[in-house]
Amino acid sequence: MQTAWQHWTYDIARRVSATLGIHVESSEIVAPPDPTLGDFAFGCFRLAKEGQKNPIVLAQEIAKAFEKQGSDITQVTATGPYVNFTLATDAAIRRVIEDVEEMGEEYGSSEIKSDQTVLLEYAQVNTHKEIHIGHLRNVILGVSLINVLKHRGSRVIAMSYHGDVGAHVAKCLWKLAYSLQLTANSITVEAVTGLLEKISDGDRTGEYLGRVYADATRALSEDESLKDQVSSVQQKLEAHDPAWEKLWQETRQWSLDEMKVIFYELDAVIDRQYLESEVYERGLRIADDLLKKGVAKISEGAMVVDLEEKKLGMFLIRKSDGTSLYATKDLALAELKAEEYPSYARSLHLVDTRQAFYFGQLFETLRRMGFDKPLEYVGYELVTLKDGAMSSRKGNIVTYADFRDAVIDYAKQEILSRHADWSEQKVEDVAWDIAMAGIKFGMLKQDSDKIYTFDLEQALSFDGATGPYCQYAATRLGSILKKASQVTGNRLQVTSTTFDHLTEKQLAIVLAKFPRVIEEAAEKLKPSLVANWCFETAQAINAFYRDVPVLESTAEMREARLNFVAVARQTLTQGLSFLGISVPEEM
RNA sequence: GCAGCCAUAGCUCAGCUGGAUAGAGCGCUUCCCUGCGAAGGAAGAGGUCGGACGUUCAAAUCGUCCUGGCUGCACCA
Repeated sequence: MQTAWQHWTYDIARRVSATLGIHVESSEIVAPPDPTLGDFAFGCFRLAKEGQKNPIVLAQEIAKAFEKQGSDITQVTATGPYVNFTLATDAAIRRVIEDVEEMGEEYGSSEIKSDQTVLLEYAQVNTHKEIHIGHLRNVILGVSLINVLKHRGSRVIAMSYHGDVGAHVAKCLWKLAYSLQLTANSITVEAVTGLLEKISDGDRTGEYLGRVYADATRALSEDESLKDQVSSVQQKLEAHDPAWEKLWQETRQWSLDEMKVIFYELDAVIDRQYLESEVYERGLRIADDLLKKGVAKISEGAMVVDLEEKKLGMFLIRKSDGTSLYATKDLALAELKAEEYPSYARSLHLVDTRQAFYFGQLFETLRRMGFDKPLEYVGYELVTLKDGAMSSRKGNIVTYADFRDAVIDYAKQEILSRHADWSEQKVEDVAWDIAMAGIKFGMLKQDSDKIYTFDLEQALSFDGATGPYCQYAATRLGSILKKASQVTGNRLQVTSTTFDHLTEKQLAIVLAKFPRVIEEAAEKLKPSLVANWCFETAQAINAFYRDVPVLESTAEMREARLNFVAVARQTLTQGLSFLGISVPEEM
């Protein structure tokens, strides 16, 4: 069906076209800079140029000839080269209420259910490492992209990919074992059992393994000769040595368990979890095959693909010690995905921009392999700290768990300061919702091609353009509805009364923009557009709350406005849900 | 050196398929709770849209060049 926004812009475009007999597109109908000018505007520049006329005169002619009869337009004025159109308040609000009530959860979804399968790879968190706020941005972005794309009618397969093998794992396990004088060759299954028993339950986490990895990196940078030891550990691992395999599997499980919990916390749905260990052998075969076919060659003992002619440099696909690396596995992963989801229409890779060049190399190499399925790289900028980038070497990594706990603690304090009578459980639950809103909105409101500089103090603010601000606006509307139903208990209906308040019309117009915003967010893969719409809507709701009495108005007006309040609350709640934010009953 | 991204108010950012006086939030200065919840609202100060040139009736927006910052560019992922 045609939404209110579409109706208005198409209708105005058609009626403007009728005045002069010249075609005007609905996309040429825009919003004026100031609502006092009108609700829609048409600039006459193009027509003026084509007809060799003065745009100011043209605007006056259009305004005079415009037929309002039968439209929602109540006023047409020419202001300079623009024709401004004002919507009738009552008609505008009714149309929006009808849309939302009729479409419900489908409001803003695509009319055409495309049914295309979209693969989205995100949450590439490695095992044997801590999960930090850099990963957090990736997961939060991924979740909102999944929500938005699904709403627009795609069948989204959410996939995660985890580096559970490779150099970083070898370094970590090497450090773990060598601290007990266990070497690549001397280690036994029994020794591994003994080693694992020495590690306390509290240390059986990715975070602990991350610290071990950092220690290993430090040791290696101080003593180059240790590199050979790590290399032999990696070779043992790739050869499935029983002792190393046991140590690997056991420690890997700690990481996987931890991830499962965190993904659950963040509402990160994962339909298919890929592990590098599933694909690296296939990757090695692909590398050999590429060498045989002459696509790859040997350079300095390693296997490379020469992409110089595409200005993509040399692409390393197998290390000189024969072991695999990131690229080896990614080649195989692309093939595996295509096997498992043969009819996919798009394959998105949500990875930070530092890897943009690498993905260019990867995709080009896949093409040379004869891989002809579509591939898309979706970049986003990194998360950094005020005093520079996070790195295990500097030891300044802000983990997700620490950050989350800090925000939850702060949310609890805020709740207790205004609801001393709440049960402990209620405080816990609401603090969770508010903290997640703060974290997610904070990361989503700014465009993903902007570096996110993490600032705890700023992240702990719940004032202004924040998730809790948006929740609060929805909660206040909920509070009105709750009070109303205690009195009447009736189902809300549109009555014959007339909406007449300018502030409520402005809220209606913001709500009418929702479908367009979701569409654009899906097209451009920009969840920030949804976040900014939510904030704009919350602001309009707060203005409505300030200016328009609901419970205190006349009986018929009250019923009608309650209806509108329900619609506004539902739409904002839905927008927030795309960001992974839920709205508590009270806060 | 080559490539990518970024540059808008003190700070963090919207706006960018060209159009009407450049918008928010934070911070700052004043106000507003016996009022549908003050996690709110009102008012104010604060800007050569990094610089130059170009395209155009019209440039924060497009193009070229420059400057500054960040990030990549073979055995990390």
